[in-house]
Amino acid sequence: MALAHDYTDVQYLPAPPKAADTATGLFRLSVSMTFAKDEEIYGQDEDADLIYRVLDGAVRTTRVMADGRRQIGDFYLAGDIFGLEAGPAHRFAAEAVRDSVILVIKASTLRSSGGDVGRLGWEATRRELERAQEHVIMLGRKTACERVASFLKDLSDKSGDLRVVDLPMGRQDIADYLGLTIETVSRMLSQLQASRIVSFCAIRQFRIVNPAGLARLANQTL
Amino acid sequence: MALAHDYTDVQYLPAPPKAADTATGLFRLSVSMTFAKDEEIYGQDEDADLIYRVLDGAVRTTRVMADGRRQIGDFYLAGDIFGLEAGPAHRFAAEAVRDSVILVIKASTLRSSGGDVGRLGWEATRRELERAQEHVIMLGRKTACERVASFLKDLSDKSGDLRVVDLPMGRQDIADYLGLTIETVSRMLSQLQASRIVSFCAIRQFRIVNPAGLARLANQTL
DNA sequence: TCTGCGCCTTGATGCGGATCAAGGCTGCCG
DNA sequence: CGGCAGCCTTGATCCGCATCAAGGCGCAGA
Repeated sequence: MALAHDYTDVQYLPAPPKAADTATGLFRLSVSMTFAKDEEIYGQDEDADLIYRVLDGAVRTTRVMADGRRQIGDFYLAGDIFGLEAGPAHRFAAEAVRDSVILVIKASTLRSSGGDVGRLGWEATRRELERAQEHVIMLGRKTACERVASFLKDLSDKSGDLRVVDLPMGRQDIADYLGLTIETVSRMLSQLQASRIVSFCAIRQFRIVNPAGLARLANQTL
Repeated sequence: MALAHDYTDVQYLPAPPKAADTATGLFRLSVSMTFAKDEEIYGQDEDADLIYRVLDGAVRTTRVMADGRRQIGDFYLAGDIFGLEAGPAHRFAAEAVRDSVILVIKASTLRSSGGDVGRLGWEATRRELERAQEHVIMLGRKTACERVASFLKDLSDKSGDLRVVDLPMGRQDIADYLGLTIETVSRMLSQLQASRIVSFCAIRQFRIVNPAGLARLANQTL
């Protein structure tokens, strides 16, 4: 990550675009950076001195085993905070899923501040934990079909638009998030479309035709 | 959970036994409770007003799907803190793996206190997150053999004794933690013993014969 | 417009772990 | 000491997903 070459500004920024969460205040004094598709934002084992927020685009956190097996920890879309999934060093790398604009703040600023700001960091960490735990359920006990259905449902729950949902990531990323292969993901998507649960308008955009059916297949426990 | 029937004391307790962590201070004003094997400590969806610490025994957090599939979120041994894996309500239930003594503290006490104490809560949450993320890697991309090897290695890393390690939980609990069946866990344990990696002295106690071999099979990425 | 490449889909086959089934071991209680 | 119940192991078979293989589709650049 080259800190100097592409930062655009250091300033008091206006409130970020999708300010529907509690953490907006944390990012007032921050640097905005742009990353190209597949560019690394930080590496596995790198020092975790910074905390990040997606302004525009999408980010994935990944871990690669010695033999090349890859697991995606999570995806982050506009408004999401990432990078606090660590102790002193990052345990996952972070990469831009597509061209993205990211706000960056020093972690030490956040950690040292008491009261409200510190509590917001804790809240954000707790949300991360909840998502990781849902992910554990998914990978431990759900079938391929249930995983893909859960994934589409989660994505639609996050996106504001109730009609049409965008998939910012490719099939391989979905597979590596769900602990499946690209072929299985593709087959499940075809199957969901064939059974009139969802309908793909484009390769990375779908409508939910039967929300109740999707929820049933997703088999959420909470 | 019956708060009244089995608490033993409300007092300033002496430092807990294995005080090798930073969180000891949090539990000075706490209630000690005992739970029988398989007794519920708190339920899924229950309010998360309390935080817990294992004094003696072992605890599991579980989530059960509508059709009975069960996933164990994590195990907690003497000295471990649990119960902060939640927003307003618990997303997993907690149960005693065997007869256990648990210290309990009001979460609100912890959350409202600023400075050091609040930060310790955050640290504990972050450790939980790290463990959940390792669990995701395991369930998403490791084979049955790698999962069992990782499990035994983790347990031995946690236990002080380098020679002999106790398994506090039964095979079914291990299976539900690793996203496998009891039969597969049993087969992998037999296989590890046959290949002289570990050796079982009793059904729930083993020695690591070949630590390097175990580490290789575990395939840890960090 | 044509061509090539990246990404996706679909089909055929194989394998790892689930499921089904049958005992064995151990500890408890008569 | 014998019988029973819970837990664990082992074997046989099955199935869901991985792997291997072969195109299809769409976009970018000549």
